[in-house]
Amino acid sequence: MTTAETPESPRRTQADRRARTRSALLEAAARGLSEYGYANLVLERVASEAGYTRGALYHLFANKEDLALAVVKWVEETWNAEVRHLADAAPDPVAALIALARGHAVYCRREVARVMLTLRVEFTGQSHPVGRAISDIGEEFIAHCAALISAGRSSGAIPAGPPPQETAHAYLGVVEAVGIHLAGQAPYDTELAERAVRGLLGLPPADQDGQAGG
Amino acid sequence: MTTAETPESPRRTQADRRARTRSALLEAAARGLSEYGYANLVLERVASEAGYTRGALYHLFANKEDLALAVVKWVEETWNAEVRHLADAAPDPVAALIALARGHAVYCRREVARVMLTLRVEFTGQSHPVGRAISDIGEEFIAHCAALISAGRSSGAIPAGPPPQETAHAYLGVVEAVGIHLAGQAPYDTELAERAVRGLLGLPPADQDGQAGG
DNA sequence: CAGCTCACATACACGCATGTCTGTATGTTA
DNA sequence: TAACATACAGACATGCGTGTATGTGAGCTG
Repeated sequence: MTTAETPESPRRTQADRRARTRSALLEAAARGLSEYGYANLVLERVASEAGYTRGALYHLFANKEDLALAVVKWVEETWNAEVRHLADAAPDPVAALIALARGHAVYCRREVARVMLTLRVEFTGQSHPVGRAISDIGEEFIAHCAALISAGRSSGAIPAGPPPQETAHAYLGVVEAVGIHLAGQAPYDTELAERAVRGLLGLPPADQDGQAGG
Repeated sequence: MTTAETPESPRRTQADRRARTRSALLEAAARGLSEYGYANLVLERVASEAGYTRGALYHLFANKEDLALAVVKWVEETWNAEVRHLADAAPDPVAALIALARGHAVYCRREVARVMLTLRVEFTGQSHPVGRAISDIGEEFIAHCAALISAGRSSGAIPAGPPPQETAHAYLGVVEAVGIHLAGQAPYDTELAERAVRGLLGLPPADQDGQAGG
């Protein structure tokens, strides 16, 4: 079944070629989307940066919209793999919300993190399928955060404040903004993300060493 | 010189016609830019929503870029008129930074506030004149905020933290994000903006009544 | 009121990006 | 190895949006 794995050899099985090409195109598209947005994204440049032509792109993806949707899905999956589990592993809602903020700041050190913000800004208010996909992901994230905020308030760990839904909206905006504006400015990105989130939730500033649970 | 002011009459002086048409086009362009962004902005729609055709638009503005630059300038002027003086009137740096955050949240209740965010996201990383204009305004704002942060830290009103420049970057992002994500959700927009900013600066939560200087 | 200028509309030309179609080389199967 | 399927390149056709050039009516000036 399996042939010898010689990574640099062009002679591979077709399924492998297909997957490899798809990944290359997806990554180039993600970079392009985060840099230029959807409307300004030129498919010939995407294919070219991936080492192919538009022929390959249209062979792997139905059209520009399909490509963008695939990128969104890919980014969402990598985000879930790298960030979401941090919240699930946290012992309580406050720790989860702070871990999420810090984890997202770390995630934003890769440029592809800009994709979600770029596309959301571009498609907010439209009824475009890509905008819908982005919006759905955001709504799910907000619902998750709102539940964490409610739980934290019920247990007394988070003081009272604006409704959980509004607070969660602000939380998403703040976490994303800090991540984007300070992308790569370690360690200030995580530090400032935690600070902003603590303030949003009405929590007092952390100690100087500042590591939650440390 | 001055003729009788009959606002509903179409018979006006040419300079007045010109100014009136320019304002209408500018406002339509601002709405269009905040909704669709620059690349997706169709000039025929702009002119149409203002009650004119592209002929009028190209008579008043050199090209699409010139129109966008005029919109940016117009938004900046209204922002300075409505928000900036709040900071100048504040008695100390902390009050200025909080007043700026609350004032911007109020300003964001108008939809045109989205213009700056939309264009910054769209042009970040490009070398487009519109992007440069937006970037310049943002840099000036950040420098202003960084100075306020430094002053507040020197006087002991703001505790130590990440460098003023990075903190100011985060401040801009946070204030803008809260304003956009909670546009019109009064009174939570101003409340959450202040909370986020206090957290960013390392200040403890305000009291429940929370009105700075109230 | 005659001639000029301005505000604006309509019609045309061009470029650019998407999507499709056809051709070719590389894998796969009998 | 012959016949077929797949991965990809290149050329073509179309639509859409900007910018320009021309035309028309309303205001200004002698």
